[in-house]
Amino acid sequence: MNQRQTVAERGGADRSGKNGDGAERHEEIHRSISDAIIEHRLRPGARLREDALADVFGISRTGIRKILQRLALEQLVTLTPRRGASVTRPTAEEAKDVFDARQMVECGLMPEVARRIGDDDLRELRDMARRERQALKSGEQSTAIRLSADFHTRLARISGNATLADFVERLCSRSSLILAVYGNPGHLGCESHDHDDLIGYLETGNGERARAFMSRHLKAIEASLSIVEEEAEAPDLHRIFSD
Amino acid sequence: MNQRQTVAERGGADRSGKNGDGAERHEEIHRSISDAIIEHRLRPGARLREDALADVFGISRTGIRKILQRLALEQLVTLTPRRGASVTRPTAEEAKDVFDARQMVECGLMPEVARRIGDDDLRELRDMARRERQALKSGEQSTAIRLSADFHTRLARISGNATLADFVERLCSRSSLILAVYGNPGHLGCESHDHDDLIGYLETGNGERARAFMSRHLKAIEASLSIVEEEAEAPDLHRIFSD
DNA sequence: GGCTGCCGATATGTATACAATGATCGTGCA
DNA sequence: TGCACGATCATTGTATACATATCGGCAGCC
Repeated sequence: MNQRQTVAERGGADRSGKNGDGAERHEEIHRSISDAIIEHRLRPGARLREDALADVFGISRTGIRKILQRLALEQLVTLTPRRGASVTRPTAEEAKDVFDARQMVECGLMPEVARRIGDDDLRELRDMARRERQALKSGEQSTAIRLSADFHTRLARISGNATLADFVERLCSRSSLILAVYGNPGHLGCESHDHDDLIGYLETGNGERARAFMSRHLKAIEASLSIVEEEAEAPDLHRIFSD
Repeated sequence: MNQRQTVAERGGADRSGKNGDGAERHEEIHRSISDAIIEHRLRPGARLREDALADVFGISRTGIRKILQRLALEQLVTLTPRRGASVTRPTAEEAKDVFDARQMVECGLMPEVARRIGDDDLRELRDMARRERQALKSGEQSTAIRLSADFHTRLARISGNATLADFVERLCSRSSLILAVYGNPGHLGCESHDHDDLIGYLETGNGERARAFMSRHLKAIEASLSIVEEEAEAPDLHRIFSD
């Protein structure tokens, strides 16, 4: 009894077959929006109207609201009462918190990752690093950014601790937002060869080296940002015109 | 308990008067349910029917669903498609992950906490520890459990890193669930004087001592559990009757 | 007598309708 | 001409109605 004839795939996008199971469809939409944010196709501050999204994805506002709420808990979108949803614009303080958290968790995970990493993992990580380099070379910044976040997340998952891996995943998503706001154009977060070097340390089982390298790696990303609190919200006119 | 039947009978007239802002009301309900779970008044596995909750809190199912979803993302309740919501029953693996995560984050936070702690914080922490001891002595287990989780959360928040503090808060909530499933009755997680000792180390600014003590403290809690995977969900009949 | 399959009851999933609120634009007055 | 006030509009918040899947019981059949 697998007939599911009542799912109307309106909106012209029949993606990945006809498996339009509600939950999976929602998952898919969540991922679509999430990816768009992480890849900077939706910039911080962009408004996300429920009607428009409902129209685009061919479901009703009810489902969209559910997804927006989830994105809000993941801190990718900000829900302002009566004003709707918009892509979160991280503050300088949040940026610092996120990178401090990454220092603690990602570095702390490295020894365990080095212990548990297997050949399959190494192969996959190398492939991801390769695709990232390739994307960078061909100027596909969006793809490179997402692959970089995917790389860090995948790494954390090798540790076997799902709770910490989920946390790292969210931190990486938020980092992507931070890059969008405070990053310098043309200078992407991760150096192109860093990830390859990291894989090398992990392959030889040198957890402490990997930890130290990850620490430098993250510090380098953070240092590449120009974090200046832009007071776009309420510009201090007095200060600006005080001369 | 109350005669809360159909508050919105006459439209918005009564709402403008009592300042019953929807968002705050939702927050309140979320907290009510959350507390009930953390305090073990709702045991793992308990079903949470939408209709019943809607009836109890006097709002419609729409609002309840929103809250249940949030609780699900916080991993306090489990949402099974078509089966509804129930209080999460953590697996042994999840329990291990949660305590490993707490080791990494809470211990890692101690030096910074020791650096930033102030007199107000110390006063408040002492008060919390005192109330916890008192609750334990008078047999109010529910209160003691919640106060213990509050203590750890409050501690993390002193670090100034909101992201990590939120994470710790969620880990503590989940720990409370873990205690409900794997804890031994009569032997609560935290020793009654541990928290006071910890405050002592923090007061003298000895971050490393505090970190080491926190590590022992968490290990002690974890050791007090009897983590045996009970396969009540889907007993493996083949394995059981294989002889 | 036990197992299987159907059927009603119950609860959830989804969409839509309506209400309320904040934003925008136009008009009137100083 | 500029500002303030008011009406309209756009958008979200909430509730309810309808569709659909699951669970428990009962009867019929092997």
